[in-house]
Amino acid sequence: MAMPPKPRRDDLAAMLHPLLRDLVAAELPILAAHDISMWGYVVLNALDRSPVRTQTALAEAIGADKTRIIGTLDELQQAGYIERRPDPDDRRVRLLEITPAGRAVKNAVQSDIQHGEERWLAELTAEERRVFLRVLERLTRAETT
Amino acid sequence: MAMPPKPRRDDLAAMLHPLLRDLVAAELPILAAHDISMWGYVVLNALDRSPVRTQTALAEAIGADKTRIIGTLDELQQAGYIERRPDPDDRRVRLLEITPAGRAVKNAVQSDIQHGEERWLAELTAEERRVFLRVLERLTRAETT
DNA sequence: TATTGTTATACTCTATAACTATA
DNA sequence: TATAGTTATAGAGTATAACAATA
Repeated sequence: MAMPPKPRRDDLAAMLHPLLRDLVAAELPILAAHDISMWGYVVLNALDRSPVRTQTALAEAIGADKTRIIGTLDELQQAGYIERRPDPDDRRVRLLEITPAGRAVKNAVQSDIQHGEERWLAELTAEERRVFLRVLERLTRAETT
Repeated sequence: MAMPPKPRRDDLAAMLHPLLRDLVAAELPILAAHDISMWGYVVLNALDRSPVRTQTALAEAIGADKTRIIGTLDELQQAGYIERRPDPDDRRVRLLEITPAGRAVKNAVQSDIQHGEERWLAELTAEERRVFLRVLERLTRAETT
């Protein structure tokens, strides 16, 4: 007897790609309203977790090239959102730290973004939401491994 | 009395971005082994769901520019993975359809990719896995809305 | 005149390589 | 000589605009 075709699911990347694209599209106007770039936001997030001793280390932490974040760091510094001072012990390196103003703007942007993301999360039950976010945090942290 | 700092979670995009980057990095060698491009794989996935009447419609369905997929369609057609023939009723449009060979290669690639993604999914409990995949499918489908 | 598919051009983003200043 | 940061150059990817064929 003929078997029904087995239900194939899409792979993770195939599902995540369009989802992320829409999430990012929703972020852009929010970032623009706060006058901050996507990379700027990523950097503030990284520095909010912990200060970092070199720009190269920061670039690696966020999966970017060291040459790619220089412009971003210039902007953030000029806006007063980060501190960037030469290490007295090795004047080649720049110690990077988020400022209170930087943390404030980062939190404001984050709140707005998360508010917008309710559009997606609202479709989930309380349990789905809980599991989904927990899994996502776990999988994202596993990256660094 | 001092309140403990409220635990802020990252926004969805901030979590999904590095995750997707690693998933895509894991896909690339698999796609290369099957001699197919990322966009080619995306197109085969879309055409496997249902044939499409115009290239513009296909481009929109996968969130790409209509000019961007032409080279991809050329390659897929030459490889015998899709059919692309003028509509007799309107000879401006090209009817697009996946071939058995195209479906075969798409399924082979998909199997390999999903096998590789077990590296991530294996960290989840059976229930987490079930909920996570279900939610993902739901959120991804909601895109088109 | 409007639309489908195509080609050509310009622009953005990213990576590679060269440079400086410290060590 | 090796490394951190920077700047300059080149390449890939993408979008915009112009074009040919058909309606």
